Amino acid sequence: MTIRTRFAPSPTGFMHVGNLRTALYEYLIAKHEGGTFVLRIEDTDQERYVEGATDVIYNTLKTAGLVHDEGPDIGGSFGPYVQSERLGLYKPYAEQLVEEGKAYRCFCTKERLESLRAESEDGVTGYDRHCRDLPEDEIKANLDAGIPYVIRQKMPLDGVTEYDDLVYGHISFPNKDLDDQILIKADGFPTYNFANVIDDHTMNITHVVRGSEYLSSTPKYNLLYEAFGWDTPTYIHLPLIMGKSVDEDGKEVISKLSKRHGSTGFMDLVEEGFLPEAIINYIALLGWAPKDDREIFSLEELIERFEISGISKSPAVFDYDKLEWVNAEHIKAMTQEDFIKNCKPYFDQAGIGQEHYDLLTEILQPRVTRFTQIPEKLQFLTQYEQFDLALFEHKKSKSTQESSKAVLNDMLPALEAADWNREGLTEIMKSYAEAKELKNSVVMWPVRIAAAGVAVTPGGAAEVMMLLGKEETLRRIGESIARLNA
RNA sequence: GGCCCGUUGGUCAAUCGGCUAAGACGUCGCCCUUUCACGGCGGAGAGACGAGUUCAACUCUCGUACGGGUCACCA
Repeated sequence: MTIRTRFAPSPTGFMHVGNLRTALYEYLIAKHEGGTFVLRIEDTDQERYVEGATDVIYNTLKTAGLVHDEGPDIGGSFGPYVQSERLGLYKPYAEQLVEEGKAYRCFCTKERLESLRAESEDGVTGYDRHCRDLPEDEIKANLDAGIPYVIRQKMPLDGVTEYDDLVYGHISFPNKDLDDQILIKADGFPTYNFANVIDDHTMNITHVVRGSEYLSSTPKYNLLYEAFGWDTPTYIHLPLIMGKSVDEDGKEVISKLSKRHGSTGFMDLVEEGFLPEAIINYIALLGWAPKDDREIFSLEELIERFEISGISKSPAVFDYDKLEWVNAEHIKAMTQEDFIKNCKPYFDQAGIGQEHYDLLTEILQPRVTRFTQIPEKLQFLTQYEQFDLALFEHKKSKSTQESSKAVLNDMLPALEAADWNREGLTEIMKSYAEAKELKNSVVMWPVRIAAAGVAVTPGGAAEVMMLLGKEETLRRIGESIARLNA
């Protein structure tokens, strides 16, 4: 039997990394076994509908590279894949259970349910099963009177319901704690749980993969499968992803990942310069570990390596520092072609020509952790302010304003006469240092500072000068000499 | 509150009864060096607590504590 998993998001207009990771694992579990990954949109909540929200789902999956085999946009043999388009499907199943005495119509008003709850000591005690055994004639009278009703399932009053989860192991629940769950709401729509079971079954889903918040409602699902006489799917519950934040007292707290933990939306992270494949790589590691200690993977490699036995039970904290490192590793592993492709918009913006691409790749690739940092790193090319002359002082390089003045005075004519290439420029500085018996850095530091005007640059003096070009470099050095002399 | 689940360094994690408890991120130090990075080397840093089972327990069992989840005509 081939594995079929499904990602069943509700269109809320936002896809945070927790949802994405669920989708990822569903995808990986299916693909590792050559199975099928299905996308189903769960939009039975008319009140929460958000315009354009399904596009967010499509875009996220597409950007992340999680390609579904069946779904609303591409079809498949188990469609439709949008719950609002399958509405007619659910009620007959519920009616069937009513016929068989496994479910019943409940005419209780919301008000009654609320007062029930208010009267209970803990405020959370559920339904009292008031309508569970209504006499036939009363039911008929209520129906004739047009009193709205919901359909509830008759849960067993005693015994236990148990199941085996591939991650959490054997789990058992006392049935008496289970409410007579609502299958069909008063508006005729199915509840999420009910639609979920019907859809998973009719779509032949073999492995139900979802967050651990469903661990305790799974018995209810199983009781439904049982009522219909269907086989239950294999369950794989996933640990939650948590976030770190600071509370009003300045204390660090860890709680379920949400917006207050910064950018947790996949698209937000992409906008901040994180590569989709790096995000995928990182979140794959939140709750799963490979057998060896390798950490950098492409999606294809994840498919190959992913194993359910590697999924952990305890929640994981989302760590931006590690994401950043993973991102940097992906950048470093890029071919020059890919690297340049990602840099191109920023290079164009700074007016940098192709002749510099090789050099820029060399100096930028090892030090960029997100592409969005490039403008800042290249800012010195287009901006040259009246920087603080104290920049010429650098203890480790043994550079002072005095030494800088002397070096620049000598370097200016030498550079004027130079062929403008990297090796040549480096050679000029080095041989000058040697002749004067100075450390290389005593010469290169002031040249770099004078040329760039900032303390930190990608690349050293020669590289900075190459990027700047002869004319601009000499102009800047001249200006610096004038300022040092003043 | 009831029920369910979890708990190895700051974070992610390995360990399936033999532990002198891996590795990674972060952090600190040193080296390399043309600044900053990259890279190399090294340091600090962990089994929530208490009982029990066992020759042996991070690993199994039970309690306690703490954390999380769940108890909707939400999904």
